[in-house]
Amino acid sequence: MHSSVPNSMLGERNGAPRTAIEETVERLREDILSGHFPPGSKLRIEELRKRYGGGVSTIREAMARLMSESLVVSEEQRGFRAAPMSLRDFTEISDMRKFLECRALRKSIEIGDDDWEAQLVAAYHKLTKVEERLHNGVREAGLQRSWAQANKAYHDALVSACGNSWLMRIRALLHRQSERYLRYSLVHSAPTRDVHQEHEAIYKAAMERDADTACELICRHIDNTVRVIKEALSQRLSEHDAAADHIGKAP
Amino acid sequence: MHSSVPNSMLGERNGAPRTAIEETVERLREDILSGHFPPGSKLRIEELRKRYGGGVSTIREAMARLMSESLVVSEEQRGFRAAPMSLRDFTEISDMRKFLECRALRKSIEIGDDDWEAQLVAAYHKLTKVEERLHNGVREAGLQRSWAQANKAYHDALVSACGNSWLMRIRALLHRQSERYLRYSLVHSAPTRDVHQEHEAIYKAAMERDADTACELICRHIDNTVRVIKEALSQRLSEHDAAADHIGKAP
DNA sequence: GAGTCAATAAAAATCGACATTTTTTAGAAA
DNA sequence: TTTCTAAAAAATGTCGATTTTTATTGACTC
Repeated sequence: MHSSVPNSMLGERNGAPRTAIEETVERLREDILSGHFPPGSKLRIEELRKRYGGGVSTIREAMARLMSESLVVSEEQRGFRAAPMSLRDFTEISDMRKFLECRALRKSIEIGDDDWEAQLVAAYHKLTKVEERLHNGVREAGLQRSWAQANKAYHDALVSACGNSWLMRIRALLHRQSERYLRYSLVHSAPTRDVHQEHEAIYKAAMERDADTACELICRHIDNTVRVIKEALSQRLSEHDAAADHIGKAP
Repeated sequence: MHSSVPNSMLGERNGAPRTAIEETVERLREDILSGHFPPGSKLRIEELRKRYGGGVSTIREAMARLMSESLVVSEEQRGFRAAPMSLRDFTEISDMRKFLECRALRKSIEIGDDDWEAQLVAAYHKLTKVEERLHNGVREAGLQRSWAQANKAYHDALVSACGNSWLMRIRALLHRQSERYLRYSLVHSAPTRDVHQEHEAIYKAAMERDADTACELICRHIDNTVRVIKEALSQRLSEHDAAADHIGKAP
């Protein structure tokens, strides 16, 4: 560590990374998600070392871990790159998400108990509060971030009773991928349409245990988001190279 | 490398690992899959270093990569372990597999072209040959391995036209997990029932583009395998501790 | 000018020493 | 005996020097 005070004396900083690797993973992930390292761009060890500090192996292991999230790809003896992006890839991700989200939601509605309902009520309430402020045009620092968080929590709560940890894990993986496209498209999706109405409808269907309606609604919900992102994305694409299938520059 | 001849001069040895990390990954993966390192057991760096050779970072990075396959898990500052196994986990994996396999098969049948059919015919033919020999009780070195390979190739061919690389990737991930349970259960599933008949039925339904039947059959196919494995697994479990939920020893 | 090859520069992969944290052991106090 | 504390041991995490591989440059041939 760089500090002279050992970590263990700082107490358990909630959620904060404890090892250099974890910290590097988080910073690098954010830098890829935010587009600081464009899709397909080379990730040189020395460059990252200067940026994040730490030794070679620390950087290397951080990248190995991000490979499991498919945010980093590697070619043998040829180093690492930020994972490429493409409209096709985004389509595939979204298809999978619709598919898995429906499955998980259906199961949750089927077997969810009072605990599940309680959690859902709470998450929906929080999301509503944030979306109200967004809708009223409140200018507040980090509101966008709060919304993203509340939105994720709400959708997680919806499916949290599905009873299959693999389903949850894979769902989370795809959500993160999707979020990358959202951020790359520069769309701040919340204000662009009345998302809250969609959330409300799904919430009601779930609480009424109407699985068919809930699935139908959530598919439409994802479709709507996808449409907005794709529009922004192909626009951003055409600024550079309309014919290009993949996104970003590969120096 | 240990050899004095650089790898590049050996030509592209097909599929052989080119870096020390890759080699370590493959050997460690095999050792976990085969049960040499039991589920939940500690993976000490020094021990692995003696077993596979190489430096600390090499071993470390290999483990980081196997974390992405969920064959290795880590706790911060507390090293690595072989991923735990449990009946519950196996159930979840199998549910997901049925679900995804159906989806992929349906799509393949829907949009698969002549190429797809040709590949499928070829894979089915190979599998048939191997299963004939198995059925006739031919004693041949590596026949079991050949069957596993042909079986995988056949199932891959079935869904190869599904048009979604994420679906294929996740399917492969779950297949590998499933294989771990198969091997741990010590079941050599091929001879235990007339698997070929099932393969034939699925093959015919797929070629006739009868998606509903094909999906129905493949679900039953997976169910049958799961039943056999679970039986053997709970038997093996009861040898140690009938009440245990998770499998293996955690020293 | 296109292509080949060798020398050089750049980058990636590998290694073991060192620092930090966790676990074990031993001894003292209750 | 049990419980707590402190020192010792073991294991993990971190680092930059060294080795190996790939990419680049430029002279040379056809």
